[in-house]
Amino acid sequence: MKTTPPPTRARRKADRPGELLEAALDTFVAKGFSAARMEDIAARAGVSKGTIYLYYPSKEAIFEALVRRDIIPRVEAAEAMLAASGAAPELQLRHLLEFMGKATADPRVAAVPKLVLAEAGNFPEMARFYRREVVGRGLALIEGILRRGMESGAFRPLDTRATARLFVAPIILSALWQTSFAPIEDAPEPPGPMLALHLDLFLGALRAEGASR
Amino acid sequence: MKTTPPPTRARRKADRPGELLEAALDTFVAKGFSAARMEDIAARAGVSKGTIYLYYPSKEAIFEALVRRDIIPRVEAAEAMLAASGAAPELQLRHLLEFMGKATADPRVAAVPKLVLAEAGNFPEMARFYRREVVGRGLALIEGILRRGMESGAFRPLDTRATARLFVAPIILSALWQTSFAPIEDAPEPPGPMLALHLDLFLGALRAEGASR
Amino acid sequence: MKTTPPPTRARRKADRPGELLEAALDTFVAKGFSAARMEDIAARAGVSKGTIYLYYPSKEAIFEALVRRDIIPRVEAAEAMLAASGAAPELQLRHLLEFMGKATADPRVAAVPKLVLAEAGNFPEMARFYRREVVGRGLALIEGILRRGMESGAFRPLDTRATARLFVAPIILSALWQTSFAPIEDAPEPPGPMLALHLDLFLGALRAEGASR
Amino acid sequence: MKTTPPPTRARRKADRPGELLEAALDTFVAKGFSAARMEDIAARAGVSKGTIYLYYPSKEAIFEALVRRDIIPRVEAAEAMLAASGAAPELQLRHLLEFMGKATADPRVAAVPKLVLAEAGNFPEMARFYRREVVGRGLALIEGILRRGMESGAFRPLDTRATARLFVAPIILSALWQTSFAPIEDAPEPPGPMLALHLDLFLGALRAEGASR
DNA sequence: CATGAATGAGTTTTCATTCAT
DNA sequence: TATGAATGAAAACTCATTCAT
Repeated sequence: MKTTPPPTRARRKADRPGELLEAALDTFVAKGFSAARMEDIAARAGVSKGTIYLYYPSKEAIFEALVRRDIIPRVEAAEAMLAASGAAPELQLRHLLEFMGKATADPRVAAVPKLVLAEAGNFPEMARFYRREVVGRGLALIEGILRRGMESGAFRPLDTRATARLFVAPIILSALWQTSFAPIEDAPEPPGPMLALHLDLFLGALRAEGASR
Repeated sequence: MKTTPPPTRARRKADRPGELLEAALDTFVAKGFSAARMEDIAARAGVSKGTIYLYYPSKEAIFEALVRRDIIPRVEAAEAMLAASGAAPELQLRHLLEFMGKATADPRVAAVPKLVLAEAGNFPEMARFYRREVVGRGLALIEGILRRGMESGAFRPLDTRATARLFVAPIILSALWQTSFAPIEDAPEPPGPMLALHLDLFLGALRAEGASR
Repeated sequence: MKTTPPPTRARRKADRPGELLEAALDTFVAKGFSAARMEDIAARAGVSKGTIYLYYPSKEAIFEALVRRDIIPRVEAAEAMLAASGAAPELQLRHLLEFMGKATADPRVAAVPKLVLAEAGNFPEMARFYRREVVGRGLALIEGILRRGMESGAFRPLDTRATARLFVAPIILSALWQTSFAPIEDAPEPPGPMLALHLDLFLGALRAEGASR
Repeated sequence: MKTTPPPTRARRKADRPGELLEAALDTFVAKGFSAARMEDIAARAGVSKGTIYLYYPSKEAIFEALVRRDIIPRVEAAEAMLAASGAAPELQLRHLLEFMGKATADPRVAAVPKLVLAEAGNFPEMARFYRREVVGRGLALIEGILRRGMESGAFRPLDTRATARLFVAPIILSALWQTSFAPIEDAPEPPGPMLALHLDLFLGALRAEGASR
């Protein structure tokens, strides 16, 4: 049954960064960024405070590494998925929403935007990084789909920037809700139905008048 | 020109709580909740640190008082406005969005949801209070309009809870964006166009098939 | 008997900076600059750590204040003394050495150059400040006397810069010795005789050949 | 060109202690004792942190070994040089100053007194060791020369202890200056001219009245 | 009522030293 | 021998809160 090799020194070293990131994410989720103490993170990872600094030079660096490991690859996956797909724009939006919905269903992913929004004021560098690498690329992706849809006549001609933001709004809000209110809620609502409804209404509203379904 | 009476001691005293709230809000907007120092708030209010504690027992209490003074009355105003109005549900939604859009255009109002979000983990009591008194009542209001619209046949029959959330999502997101990303943005986008577009798309999607405008 | 008024709040506040400087100097003398903990200084002054920061923003600032309070006025006093004096250059050197000898007899003054020399590498700003405000002005003073003596024919013509440094070397060394070795010495030597001898030898060597005593 | 044999494991091993001392000295010169990190020393020596502890039990031990290797032999060399020399005392002082001047021209030697000074408070054992083995022996050497000169009638009869200290003062000061102020100086002054002048003035002052040059 | 000096717990970060490999 | 990952004791500095005046 014991499939994991004994944690030799070398093995642990290789795993440390990942373990620390896990611990940090859990701690950030539980307490928020500022309130998460390096000591908490260390304790959760089962190491001492000093050890963290062997791998990451600061708390902000941990957060950035977290975004790089957990969020950006998802953005890239979405980019790749859509680049490879010859699907119709409408279908692409469906896929994208499904993809984002699944991703944000993981509380550890959903927590990230909250952390950024909450701490943007205190850590502008962090905000800038996220704005550029995640928000920027995500919005560009959606605007691309919208533009193609409009050019092909499938979608009504609209302001792509505003429309792209409208597309993501419920997804983001659902993520924020999940990490902020759900924990204090008596009967937290699953985000699925809302997102499904969003897709229906949004696509319906987007479709060009004469276009067939 | 000088219409405000000279701030005599007596006058000032009467307004102290309000002045402190003003100062606190400005400070929270500028720095966020945790990073706002009591001394900053005191300085902005033109009093000493100790004075704050004569009126509010803690930083959290200030925040709660702020929500009570600045946000809840707006919710109540919206409730009253809609209760008194015999307008059609669609028009009511228009009014409501216009009302919320205007409110959140003020950075001092828009900052509040961000503050709640940011500190929900650290101050669950604060989050619970906001969830109940602002979010809960706000959503109830919208669900009421939706329900009436559906009952009258003006709107398609839909899950009112989910639909209400979809209605507010872009408004909330716009408020958060404004306080988190706009300050670091080169050319921050005004929220107006997005909200106008939202209304169009959303109402279009909501309208029952055969219903006339 | 009780001549000092009761230490009212106001009185203490006025005295705090000075008290802190006293405590800091004692601590620096005992442990050196880097090894002196803010907490040590606070404890010696009978206040808490935080209180120090109400008066000085950093450890370096304390040191600078110390130099400004205890050293620079002495430099200025020496400058004034010599500017006012119409004495012959030789006598002026005598006075100056006597003045510096007396000053460095106080271990709390003698400690300062040691602190600067010792920590110059770690705190270059501190070194620069001392170099400019104390060493620079001091050397300029001596060079001035030497120059006048040479111009009047009382002193042999020599490189004033080098000569000025030779004049201070034993004084400085005596100060350093006092704070570094004297504490570990069995029978520390008083600096007086060496300085007296220095004056004799130095002035003798300086005097122009034909000049009368 | 490559005259040093390739650093085979065996060869390197034999030299480890010496290599470590080199690295430590360079690091102490660059950063001072406290600020020198064991890791810096290790890196400069091309070994790992742990290795240092195989040869020296602590940072202080390294410093002591350094003094033993680099300073004490110089003291001994001076002792031997003068013991073997039948030169006149005046010439011996010339030789000694030249010797010390050359030694302290090397920043790696000049740094040592500063290090001792800086850390005398924190490491009294170190100070005691240096006081005894370097300062004590050095002063004894000079006093010996002076005594012989006075006995032979070449020098005026003076307090040998004080005179010996006066002899070294400019040399020590020049060493300290070099490591403390020269790095922050715009145009650092070379110590040569001052030391040459010192010799002239000092010997001139020392010479007995009637003694021929 | 108002002040603001004082407090001291709390947080990040550094680094000499240890020890399993 | 040699390594370098891990430790944990410091230490500077911050700030909500208290309380003597």
